[in-house]
Amino acid sequence: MPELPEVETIRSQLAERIPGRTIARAEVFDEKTVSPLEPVEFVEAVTGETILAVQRYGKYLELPFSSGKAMALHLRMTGRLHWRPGSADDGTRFLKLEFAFDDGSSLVFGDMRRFGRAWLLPENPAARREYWASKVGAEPLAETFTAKLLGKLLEGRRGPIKPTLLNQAIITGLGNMYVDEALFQAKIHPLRTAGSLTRPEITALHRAIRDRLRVAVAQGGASIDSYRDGLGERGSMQDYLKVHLHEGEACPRCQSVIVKTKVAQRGTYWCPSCQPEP
DNA sequence: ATTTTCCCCTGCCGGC
DNA sequence: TGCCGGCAGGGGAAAA
Repeated sequence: MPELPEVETIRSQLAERIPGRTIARAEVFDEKTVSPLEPVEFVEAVTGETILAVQRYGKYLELPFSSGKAMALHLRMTGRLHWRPGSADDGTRFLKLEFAFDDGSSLVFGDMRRFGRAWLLPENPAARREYWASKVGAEPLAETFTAKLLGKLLEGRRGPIKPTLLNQAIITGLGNMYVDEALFQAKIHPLRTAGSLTRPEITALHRAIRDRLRVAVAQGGASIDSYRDGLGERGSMQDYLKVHLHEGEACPRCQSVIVKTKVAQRGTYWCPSCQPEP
C-alpha cells in the first residue's frame, strides 16, 4: 500500500521526467476516478496544460500547471502512477487515466480497486495552501519535524498511539506498515496511550519514524502488494520489514515470536517482548 | 473536540 | 476442484 516512501519514490521519479511536458491529450477510462467532476470537464481542464513540478503532501501528489491551475492525485490502496517513454498501450492493468504528452511520452494512472482519485485544486495560491493545510498534518521527514514537535502533537491525546500515528491530520504519510515498523524500532506497544509516552520514548519514536521512512525511500518503497514505482518497477523495502507481515516468526532483536493482533481495525504486528503491554 | 465505526472496492486466500 | 466468506487498508463521512 502506498505510504509516504512509496509516494515519494514516485514523486522523485516523475519530477525528473515530466516537468516541462505539455498534456496533448487526456483520457478518462473510469468516471469514478475523477468524480464528482464529469470526465469531459476533467479532460477539458487538463488538456493543453504544461506541468511545472511534481510535489507531495503526505500521500497526496500535486502537479501544478504553468497556467496556475493544478491537479491532485491520490493512489489510496492500489493505485499506480507510471511514466512511459512511449505509448501507454503496454498492458497496464486497470487503466483509469491516461495523459499523453506532446513529446510522445505518457503518464498512466491505474487502480485495481477504484479507490484512487484525481481532482483539480484551487487556483488561488492562498486557497490552495489552505486546502492542503486542512488535509495534512506535520511532514515527518521535514527538518521542522523535531522530537519536540512530536511530543507536542501527542500531548494530551487519549487514544492509542497507533491510530494517532495513522491520523493524517496530525502526522501525514505514515500508514499501517510503517507505523508497525516504527513502533517496533522504538519499543512501544501499539496500544499505549499517545499522551502517556515518556520523553525518552518520544525521542525514540521520533528517531524510529524518520529512520524507517528514510530507509524505505532509499529502497524505493515496499512492493508487498500491488505497489510499483513511477516507472512500473518494484521497490525493495519489503525485504527490510522487521515485524510487519512477520507473524509467527522470530523477532530480529530478541527471538520472541512476532504476534498479529487487531488495533483500530488494522492488522498490527508487534513483538510481545520488545513492546511490553501497557 | 477528539475518537471510533463504517464504507468503499476487488484480488486473494483459507476452509469446507 | 470450486465455491464462498472474510480479509486487506487508504481516507473521509458519519456517529459516538
